[in-house]
Amino acid sequence: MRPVKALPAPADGMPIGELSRLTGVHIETIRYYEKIGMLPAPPRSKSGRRVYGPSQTRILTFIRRARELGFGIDTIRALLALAEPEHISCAQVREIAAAHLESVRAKIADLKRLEKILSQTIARCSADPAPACPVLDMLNVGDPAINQEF
Amino acid sequence: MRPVKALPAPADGMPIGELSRLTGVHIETIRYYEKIGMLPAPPRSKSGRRVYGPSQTRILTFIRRARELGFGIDTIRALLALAEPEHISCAQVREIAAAHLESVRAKIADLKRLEKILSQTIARCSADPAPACPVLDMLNVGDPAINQEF
DNA sequence: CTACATCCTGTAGCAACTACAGGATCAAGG
DNA sequence: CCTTGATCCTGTAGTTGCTACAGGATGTAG
Repeated sequence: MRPVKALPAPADGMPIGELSRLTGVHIETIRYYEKIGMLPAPPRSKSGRRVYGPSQTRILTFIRRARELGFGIDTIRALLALAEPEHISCAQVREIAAAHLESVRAKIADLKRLEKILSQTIARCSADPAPACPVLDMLNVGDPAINQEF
Repeated sequence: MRPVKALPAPADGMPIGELSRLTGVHIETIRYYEKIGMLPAPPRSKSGRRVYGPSQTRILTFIRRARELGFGIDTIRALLALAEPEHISCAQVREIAAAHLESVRAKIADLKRLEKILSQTIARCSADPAPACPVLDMLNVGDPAINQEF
């Protein structure tokens, strides 16, 4: 009988499929994360199969949540480093999140401009029974030659 | 003196660099569009260089505008086909644009949810001088184990 | 004639996966 | 013991819409 280990013991390891079901991350994606060094390589069974413990589950869930929030892989890498108990730095984490928030806001602004243009053009299309197509017109703005051809 | 032609005549051809400057599309991108069949392959000079006329300029400008509006390549292919004088179909064009508008709106909705979560979390971070990091907490929601470790 | 700009083809890389192909291994039933 | 089907393995190629070379062939100006 071995003495109790400091860490709760890896105990029962699960195969990749179970980790996948548990975290909602595709098997291929898990292997991909391992390959790019996002997820530490787990120990293997005698026959070479990956055996995961609870710590991988935690990390993977963290990654999945961060991805859902739109963080990029490299950013998540940074967050994971900052999340380690010994280097924990709320200020830096906040900075990263704030930068990401900025880029999300920029994307929203971009998309809103598109939305406006598209919706206005389409509205013109249903309202105005003009001979030309307003959508195609929009795409050909500034090119009178093409309208002559039609 | 020749009679006026229907099409303004290809006349003076320009090299790819000029087409690029004229349309604001990178040279590599122009060749890429040709390779994937978006832009018809132009005639070549004796030494094998591409020689472009005004019609390529029109098509390429159309593509660039559609890309700016967020249309995907395949969608633009469809639009180009529908824009041809002989197959012109405003109804179908409208349908495509409407579908695209829908997807733009869906993306905006998604991003707004993200924006809300991120901004609220970050606000909590500056307001609340809690021991734990709210951002990391958010990413670890539903996993009490990790908080014990910290 | 020699720079230097511009052009050519072809390949590889980006993000962040996804989808096989072609095997090996495992667990359960007969 | 053997077979069946699920699961796992590695490795490669595809996705989208380009961008960035490498390594060479022309074109143009002084």
